[in-house]
Amino acid sequence: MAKPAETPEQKPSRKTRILDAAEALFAQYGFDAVTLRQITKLAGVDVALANYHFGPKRDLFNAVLERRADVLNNARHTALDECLAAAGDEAPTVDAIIEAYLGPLGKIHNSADEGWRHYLALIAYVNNSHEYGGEFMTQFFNPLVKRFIEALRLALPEADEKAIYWSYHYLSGALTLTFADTGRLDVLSDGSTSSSDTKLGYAHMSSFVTAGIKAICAQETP
Amino acid sequence: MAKPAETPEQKPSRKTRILDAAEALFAQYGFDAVTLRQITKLAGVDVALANYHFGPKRDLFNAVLERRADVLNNARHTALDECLAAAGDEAPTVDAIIEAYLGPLGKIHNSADEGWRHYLALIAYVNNSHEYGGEFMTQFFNPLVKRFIEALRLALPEADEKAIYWSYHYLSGALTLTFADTGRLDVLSDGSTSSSDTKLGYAHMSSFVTAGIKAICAQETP
DNA sequence: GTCTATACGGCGATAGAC
DNA sequence: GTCTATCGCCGTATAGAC
Repeated sequence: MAKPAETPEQKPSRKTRILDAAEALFAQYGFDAVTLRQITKLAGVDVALANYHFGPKRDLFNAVLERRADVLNNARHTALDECLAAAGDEAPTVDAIIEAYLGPLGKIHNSADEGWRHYLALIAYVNNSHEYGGEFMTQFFNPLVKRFIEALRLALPEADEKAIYWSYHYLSGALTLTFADTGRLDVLSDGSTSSSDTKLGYAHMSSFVTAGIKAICAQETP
Repeated sequence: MAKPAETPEQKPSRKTRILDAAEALFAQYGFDAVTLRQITKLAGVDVALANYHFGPKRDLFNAVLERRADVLNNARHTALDECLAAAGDEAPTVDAIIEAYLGPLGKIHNSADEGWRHYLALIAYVNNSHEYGGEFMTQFFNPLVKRFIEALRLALPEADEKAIYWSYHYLSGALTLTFADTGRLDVLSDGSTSSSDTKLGYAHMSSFVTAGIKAICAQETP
């Protein structure tokens, strides 16, 4: 029997549905709390099919992480390219660099695409975990982040080396908690401020970290 | 038979050892990845003893979280009290408020106490999780955080309400990633910057978030 | 009350038959 | 590709030792 052709208006392939289900569940509950039975049930396939396509559970998790990594990286490399090109022979400004760093993420986060939002929440999970926080983030995002740091060095030639790395750390933390989407802000503010207002969240974040970076990269080493 | 008196130079009680072991393991691997057998093995006690003292696994987790919550909260309330008292009739400065907020944490984090460092890593885990991020953080830290937000309102009477809440969000994210201690910074900087240099990390963090807060609370709503 | 040894029911990932 | 079986480990209950 012929495999059914996958046309745009049809359901995604089973393999894709497994990835989608895994992405959603891992993002919400983490790696260990989620079972293959939950994933395959949500995907509407047999339990064993996950193992058939992806091997052990850990490899499925990696496959989920890898699926969107290139798309994300390319978008952000392009933004940084344009930022540097716009600066021409001059050094780029901190403002422009931060805009290039956060812009593509804000656009994705703000989009209606549920899969991408799950993916960002998963990145938040990974970034804060001991198992993956060092390893995976390095493996997938180091080239991009190193370019970003290099751009900051151009913008702030007098800055202390460590101040730049710590700046990146604080930015990464603020960003990650935004991805995580815990709803904490809504509760804390009694509903007056919504963590799902990503537009405002990214606008403020840009200003916040830009000011923060300028502050600690301009001052004397403490 | 008399319960053995717990003198300083003796081993802690078994109950305490279970809490210590659970704290260390939960902080490193999260709730679901850790088994009661690992915990009790590390504590050097029988499996069933965890259940005897604390009931179900989830309750043990809560007991770990609760154990140090009061101490932490009291230290931070006191710091904020002193900050407000020092300001007298004037409004406190943003710098002083941030110092009061981060100071006690920096001191604890920088101390040699392993248990406290595990606890802070656990807070990082909780703060980023969907299950606990909203609920537990609210339950334990809302009064303190609300006082802190109130102090910021005094310091920045013109500030937009939402800008203050988002400021807290970015601060919380930066702080949380610092607690998490993933070693990412060390790898990224090829060893030139160490995430375990908490002294530098907190000093920079204070300047960073102070500048960030002033920036987004002074400007027009974006 | 504190603690240990053991047992139970259940569900996990995965391999092998089909 | 699919289904079923297996085996191990999980959290927890219990019975009794100290």
